[in-house]
Amino acid sequence: MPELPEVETVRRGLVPAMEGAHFTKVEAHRPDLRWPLPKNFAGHLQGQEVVSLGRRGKYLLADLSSQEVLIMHLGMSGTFRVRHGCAETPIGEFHHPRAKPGTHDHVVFHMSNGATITFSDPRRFGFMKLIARDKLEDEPSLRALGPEPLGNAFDGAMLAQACAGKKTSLKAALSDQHVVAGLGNIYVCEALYRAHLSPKRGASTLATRTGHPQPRADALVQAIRDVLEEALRAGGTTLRNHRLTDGELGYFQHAFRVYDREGQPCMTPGCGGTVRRIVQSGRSTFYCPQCQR
DNA sequence: CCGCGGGCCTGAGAGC
DNA sequence: TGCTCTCAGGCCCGCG
Repeated sequence: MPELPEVETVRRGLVPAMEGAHFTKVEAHRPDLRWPLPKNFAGHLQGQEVVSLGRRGKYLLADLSSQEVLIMHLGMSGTFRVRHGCAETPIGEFHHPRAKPGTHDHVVFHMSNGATITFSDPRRFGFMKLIARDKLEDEPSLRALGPEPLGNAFDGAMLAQACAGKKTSLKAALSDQHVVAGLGNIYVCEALYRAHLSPKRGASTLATRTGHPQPRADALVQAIRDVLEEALRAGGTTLRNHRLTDGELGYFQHAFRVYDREGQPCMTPGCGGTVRRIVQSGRSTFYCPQCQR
């Protein structure tokens, strides 16, 4: 599932094909993804240059020469492929590697540097949206976004503050993009596991006393940073080795310590617990009741 | 205002 | 083998 490390890996894969190039032709094979595409989406993009390709949380943001921003979201199953000459590189083959090629290719960018970029998304939870750059702050999905978990501003005090007064579980709080931007179900489970904190713990219990050191929140922030950075390194390594071309996910999925390991022994040295699966807010949570408190 | 749960959407995999 | 059913989860929105 595309969470921050996957979206960032996709961004890095797209940069050489997009930055500094302009759209020579754009194909929209259907009028909508999750939502209707902007009116005259294809025609409007043609001729514009991608000045830079950034990311905020799970959103890709292409800064265009028209003073607009192309917002792209991968949803659950969105992937890009980049073709340059004969070689085609999948960038972020997350979920449906064996799906019939072509059937869910909804948007194709032809770039002035010769690259062809294809956006494929079987479940169409992803979307693309155009917005004026000076209106970016008004964009509801971006405006209220929490801090970047790998940014300098994100620390234990900030996380504890964001969780203070919340009535919900720590799992739900970390999944809330307003608390911290970019975590999804998998990395929330993994981070809580590494920090030895129970997903069922009340979010407000993260804080100890305001204005005092926050050991639990600090440990959680460190765990979040660690797991995201490891996943990012794995994504990069996989891309460099071109191991994605066999359609195998690679990335980080083989390094999960708790996600999707129901019934298997806890990997924490000396713990001896068994990984359990519970459902929170309609989503699977994997955790070790023994060492996560 | 906040938290929860339903809906969106398709493919994979289990079970009969 | 083929059908049906459940599950996967990011995000929005409606309800209480």
